Amino acid sequence: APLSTSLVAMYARCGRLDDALALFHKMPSRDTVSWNAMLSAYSQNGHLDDAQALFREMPKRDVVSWNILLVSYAQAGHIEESKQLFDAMPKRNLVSWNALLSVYAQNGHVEEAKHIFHIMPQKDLVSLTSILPAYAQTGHLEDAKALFDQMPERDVVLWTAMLDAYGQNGKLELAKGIFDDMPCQNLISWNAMLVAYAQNGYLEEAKHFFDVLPQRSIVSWNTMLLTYTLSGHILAARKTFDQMGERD
RNA sequence: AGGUCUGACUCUUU
Repeated sequence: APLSTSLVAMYARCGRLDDALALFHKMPSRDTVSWNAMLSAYSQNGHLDDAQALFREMPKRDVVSWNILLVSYAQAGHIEESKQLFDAMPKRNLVSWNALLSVYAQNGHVEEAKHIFHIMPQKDLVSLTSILPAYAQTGHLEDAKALFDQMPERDVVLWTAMLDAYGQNGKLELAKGIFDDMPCQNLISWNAMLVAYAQNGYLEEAKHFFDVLPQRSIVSWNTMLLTYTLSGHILAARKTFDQMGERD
């Protein structure tokens, strides 16, 4: 059963909802974890109605089931329902709190996000990474940096969020400082640094940074394309566009 | 014991 459950989850990640469902039905026995995997499959592929139906059908629901549905509502733009679900949950874990926090943060509900962050019983890396944009949007970079410094463990996701917070507020030097201090970098952190250059008017630096990137994604290309376009460098934009691959 | 849920980059969008 664990293997089939993993396969259901894999199909879901690849957008192969039909295969996930077929396998789910073929499973000789289904426990709550496999039901949750199918629930998550619907959720990840934007099928809120099917997720709701499955949620009601499930013989047993655990905190993970509730968490999946909470996120599913938010992804469909139903923020209020998402919160109501959180309030109705029989049991909450750290993921439930983080999920609600990120729902608020990602939808611009800055005050609600900060409130949740302060009342949640425990916090981890995910909580801090989720709340950083709320601090950044309100210009409270010192608070954000203090929380960042207090965190005993930091991963590349948190470092990148901190870099981005500085970049979004025009603090190019501080963003670059974070970038240079990162113990580990990846394509996403490179893109965040690229965006920090580009959106703060450092076109030459952005161009050079882009040119020496070990890898580029569609985000890197879009960033250069938009930067050239908005700065009136139409020929450079056209050239960038022509160099873009057809796929990401 | 293990398999399912939450966090970072551009644009678009609900």
